[in-house]
Amino acid sequence: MIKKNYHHGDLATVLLEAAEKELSESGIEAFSLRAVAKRACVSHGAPAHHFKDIKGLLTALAAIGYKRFVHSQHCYQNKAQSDPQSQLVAAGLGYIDFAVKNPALFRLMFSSEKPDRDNARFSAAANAAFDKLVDDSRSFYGVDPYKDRTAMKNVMALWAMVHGLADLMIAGRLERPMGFSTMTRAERDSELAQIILRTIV
Amino acid sequence: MIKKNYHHGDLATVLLEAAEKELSESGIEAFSLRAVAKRACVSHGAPAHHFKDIKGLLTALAAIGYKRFVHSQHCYQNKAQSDPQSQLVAAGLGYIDFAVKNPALFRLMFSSEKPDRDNARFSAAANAAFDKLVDDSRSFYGVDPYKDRTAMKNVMALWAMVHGLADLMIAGRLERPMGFSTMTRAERDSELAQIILRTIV
DNA sequence: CCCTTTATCTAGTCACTGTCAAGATTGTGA
DNA sequence: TCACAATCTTGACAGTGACTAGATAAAGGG
Repeated sequence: MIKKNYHHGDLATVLLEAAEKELSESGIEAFSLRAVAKRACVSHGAPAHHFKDIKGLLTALAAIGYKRFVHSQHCYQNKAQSDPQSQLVAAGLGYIDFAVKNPALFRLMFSSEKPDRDNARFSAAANAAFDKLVDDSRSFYGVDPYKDRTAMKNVMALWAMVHGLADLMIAGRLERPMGFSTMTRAERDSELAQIILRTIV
Repeated sequence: MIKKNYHHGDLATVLLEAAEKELSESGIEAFSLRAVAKRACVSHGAPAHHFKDIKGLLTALAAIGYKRFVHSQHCYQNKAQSDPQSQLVAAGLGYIDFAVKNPALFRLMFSSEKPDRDNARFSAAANAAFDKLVDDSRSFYGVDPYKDRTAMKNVMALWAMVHGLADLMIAGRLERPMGFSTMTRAERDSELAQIILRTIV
């Protein structure tokens, strides 16, 4: 894209793309707004007009992350069998796959204090992700978790299991006991599915 | 403690205490070595002699965190019934309780890239925590996870479940669906135990 | 006991950071 | 055409981590 001076045209989008690359390469803890501006070929003051500050930019990026995250789960579900149990496991595998492919973005979304969780777009995207989990669970268990506390505990158990696997995977904690790096993705997914199934009753 | 100049006497310990307070109050992302030095009443260059750099200090602190972490699980187990299932659930509740009481330390231990995971003290402490989980699982399942892959998957499932609950709790994600903040600790632990039990077969 | 070495700190510097503000430039609308 | 708003550049400031020079104190050997 040819950069215009002073009226770039679509700097917000370019900054988000640059931010995603910066996040991917340096991680959330070494993320630098000035480095993002450099990647976008603008001055360090330019992002302020579009995102107010570094938290604003990361909040927007995290919201985008949630959309990608839900999309990853849909991709896995599209390839899985259509029975509710297979769909539930597939969503879990999509959850984990997203985390493994985007560890820094996953950290931004779930572990970082940088995003503004009161931000409308962020909370809409995060709630959509949670609602999907609830919908998938309703399909499997046949009970509405928003109305039945035991059903909600089942959702919590499933979410904790899948989130725990994702978090420990990207922290590198499952490598020594499970040896995932020596496996194909299909083999890894099969092992993970067996672990996830330990919580689906 | 009366501070001596130039030969403090026990500055390493004081810096670790100051670091824990700084971490607790500002979180891992806003953690500042200079702020730690101020709390310890020394110049910003003093920590370098004892901990080389900020990562060195945080690595030492994370190792201490793991010891407290294991201690928290033992405390819960000391109060629980002695059958293996109660002990396993109690260890899980101790895991979660530690995270809730020390969210920033928990993040440092599990999610941060700052600690040097090749550091001998760090990996010894982290491995001890993992070994405890494996030992508790062996007591319950009666099979050695280091020798039986299915048993190791049971450990992974249990760990993921408990770690997921802890991580989502400190991220504030379980509040809306579960309403833990309105409960006593005993009520919360009872609900969490029911969720953990969904994965213990 | 004195001197040298080592340990342990202070103080300063540098480059990088986020934020803020002043001002320059460009587009829009009346 | 002009005023205003949008959008950027530039500079400044305070704080940061890391590094270095040098000051201070303790230890050890002769």
